Amino acid sequence: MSENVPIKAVDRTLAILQTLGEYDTVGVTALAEDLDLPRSTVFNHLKTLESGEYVVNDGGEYRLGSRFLELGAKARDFHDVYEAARGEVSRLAEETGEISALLIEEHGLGVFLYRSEGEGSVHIDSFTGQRIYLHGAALGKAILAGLPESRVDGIVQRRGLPTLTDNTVTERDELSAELAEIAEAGVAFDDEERLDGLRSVAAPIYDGEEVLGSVSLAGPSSRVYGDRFREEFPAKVADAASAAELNLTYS
Amino acid sequence: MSENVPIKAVDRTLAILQTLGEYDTVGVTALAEDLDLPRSTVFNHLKTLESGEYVVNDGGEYRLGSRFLELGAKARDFHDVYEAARGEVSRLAEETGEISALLIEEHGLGVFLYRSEGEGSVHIDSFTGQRIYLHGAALGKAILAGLPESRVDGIVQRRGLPTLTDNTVTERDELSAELAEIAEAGVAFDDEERLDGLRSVAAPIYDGEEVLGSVSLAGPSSRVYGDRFREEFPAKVADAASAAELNLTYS
DNA sequence: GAATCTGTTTTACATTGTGGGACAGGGATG
DNA sequence: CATCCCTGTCCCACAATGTAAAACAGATTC
Repeated sequence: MSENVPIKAVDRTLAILQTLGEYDTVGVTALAEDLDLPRSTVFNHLKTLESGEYVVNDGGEYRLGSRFLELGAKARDFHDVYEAARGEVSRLAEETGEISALLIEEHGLGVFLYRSEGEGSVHIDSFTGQRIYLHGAALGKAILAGLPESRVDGIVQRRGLPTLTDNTVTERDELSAELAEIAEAGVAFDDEERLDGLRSVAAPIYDGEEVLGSVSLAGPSSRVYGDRFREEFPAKVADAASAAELNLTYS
Repeated sequence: MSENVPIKAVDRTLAILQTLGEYDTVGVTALAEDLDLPRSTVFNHLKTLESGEYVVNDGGEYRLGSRFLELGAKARDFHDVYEAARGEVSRLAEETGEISALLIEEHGLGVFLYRSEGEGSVHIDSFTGQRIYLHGAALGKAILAGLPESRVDGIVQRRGLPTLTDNTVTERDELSAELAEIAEAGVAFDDEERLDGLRSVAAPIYDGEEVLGSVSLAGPSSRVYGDRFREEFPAKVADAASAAELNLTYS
């Protein structure tokens, strides 16, 4: 990579935006301290972002502007699988009373494109746009299982296989073996591998040979066990994935 | 404003992001031509954005990354009115079979925070995050009616009162008169003022003395007329707004 | 197989982002 | 009521850095 990339000023603006997102609203001084940058520098960036209407100045304090909603919607709409699967995800959540979600891969991580919580489902602090490790969730493994070995290697190399819970798969060999099983079965399981107490089942959504994403059904281990975990949920997510695939071809 | 704001490099990155959003995926050359910038400059910006994982490189072509989903969700979550009103908006759409939406004000424009389409509703090409003129819609006028005169002046001065359809209110006096009516009635109307063939009714959502946003109900003039337009819809949006206000205080 | 696209790399110069420091105003403190 | 110490904002000089022309390599086209 040449000398003048990344562009320092742009990198800083991105860092400022990210940090800004961690606050509700925040002043220049606090933001500058958090980022370990001079106040005047942060100020110049904020004023630039404000003039572009990407940031809002609320009486001296700053916050993210809703222009990012627009960019986010466009980023999401690029993925046809969103429109194709959204309805199925909502239906799964409603039918089971648990949590259902849609994940895609990007930059070697999983990104939630959509989530739906059924009535009485546990509340998990995750949200649209959240990024997770692929190896640590049924959703992620379902996607990995559909990628060529070389891409899986690249992702593992880039992101590693960090431990998330006691059950997380952290060995490359073990992961490969599991991905092979998943590819055959068409369903992936997650037994408290990402979050303690949470089990989930996921199925990949294909467009021909290519995995576009995956759908899941997740709930607390106290409610998800036995046949419900091993039979009912797999059948339901597989159905939902098939329905989404059908929607994809007719649109 | 001092000489070194806006920061040119940041401004360019913002322009690149915006233009990027207008394409599905796009190459460096096309993007550079669209923006009238040298290819190498655009390239440097794209590579910087890519290294920050805000942009995705799909085999030479680029597109917006889903990190903006995350920023967008955070920008939206800042507005408590979103959580408070979302359910009501969905309910309105479901009950009437028409379109319902939630709008807030930002930088003198209206921003859709949420939208819901009932079964059989007309499909309008608008989306979460879309920005509209406040004077040209029931939603916007409902908000304007709740702002102090000085702020309305500021907004009109900044954004003007451009003509959107033959019915758009484009005179400052006329707008003032209508805002006064709206403030009294608690409901705003839009009779094909923003889009031909579309009528809508909106009510403001207050937190004490302050307007936080507005909810609307909209449909084609062929279905929205007479008592439905003048009685039923106003009653429904007012109810929804009240319910949202209640949700705000108990959360 | 030549021509012409593409994304990418290189390079050198002038522009411009940077950051220390100063300023005005508001709140808190005494 | 005066002092102090915050805050966001502004100024400015200099070195760093973003810029853009031109060259490059690989596809695609003709």
